[in-house]
Amino acid sequence: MDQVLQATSPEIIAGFKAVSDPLRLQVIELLRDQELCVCDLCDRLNVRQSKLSFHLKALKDSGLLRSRQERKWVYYSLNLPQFAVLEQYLADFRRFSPMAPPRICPESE
Amino acid sequence: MDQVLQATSPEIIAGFKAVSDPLRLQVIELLRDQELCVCDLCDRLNVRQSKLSFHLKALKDSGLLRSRQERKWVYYSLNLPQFAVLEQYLADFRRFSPMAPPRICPESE
DNA sequence: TTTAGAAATCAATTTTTTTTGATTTGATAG
DNA sequence: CTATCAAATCAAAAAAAATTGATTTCTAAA
Repeated sequence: MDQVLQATSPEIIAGFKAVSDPLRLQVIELLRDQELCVCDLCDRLNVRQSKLSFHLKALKDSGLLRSRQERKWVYYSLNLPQFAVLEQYLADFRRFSPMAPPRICPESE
Repeated sequence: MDQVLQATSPEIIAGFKAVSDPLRLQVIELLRDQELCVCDLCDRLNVRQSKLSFHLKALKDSGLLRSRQERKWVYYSLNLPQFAVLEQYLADFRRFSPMAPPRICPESE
């Protein structure tokens, strides 16, 4: 009886965290037009491979990116449906908002 | 010449970070129906006042919440237009995505 | 096989964020 | 004024996330 409200899915939480980082947003920007392999992303963003790998993992775990291996390379691309999931989650805060009159705190003295 | 892409607005970054935390999401859930003062939120979420204050500040700085003072209390409420801003930002990743054929890494040997 | 390149993983460190308890500020009432 | 209550702020501690450099894994070629 501590958790009052329903918990939000870990994937959604991870998704919002993923897009709250400038480098991860840059990755998403680059992948908007085409899929790219890790070494391409490294070159274009000028970051170390292990650092990028860390952030790609976060993005993939959140469902925002997908990856596929081809020969020696792993290509990452946007998983657009998951973007729609996050949008919908935010949209639901706006819908169904009756916005009742303010709750008035009782005089305590 | 290190920053390749345009920077995303700090408010948008802060907004996504704000909704990547379970407690802050619970605050937003509670405010969906009506505005509430800090002490009400403390009671309902069963968290200390200074902790809540910290998170309310994050939410307010991101533009997702607004506050107004009335007598001794500060009432917080959703700032719905900012939710739309975040939605739109995500939506833009889906629009304008021609998704070109995969970039092929050249044989290096 | 051996070798080499691409990417993931790992341990250690650094940095950032969050929590906590105490204090301060600000409004109101006596 | 002084006291009281709500909320913000602050410094210190704790916890979580990010960076780094090295190592490992995996694929493919010689």
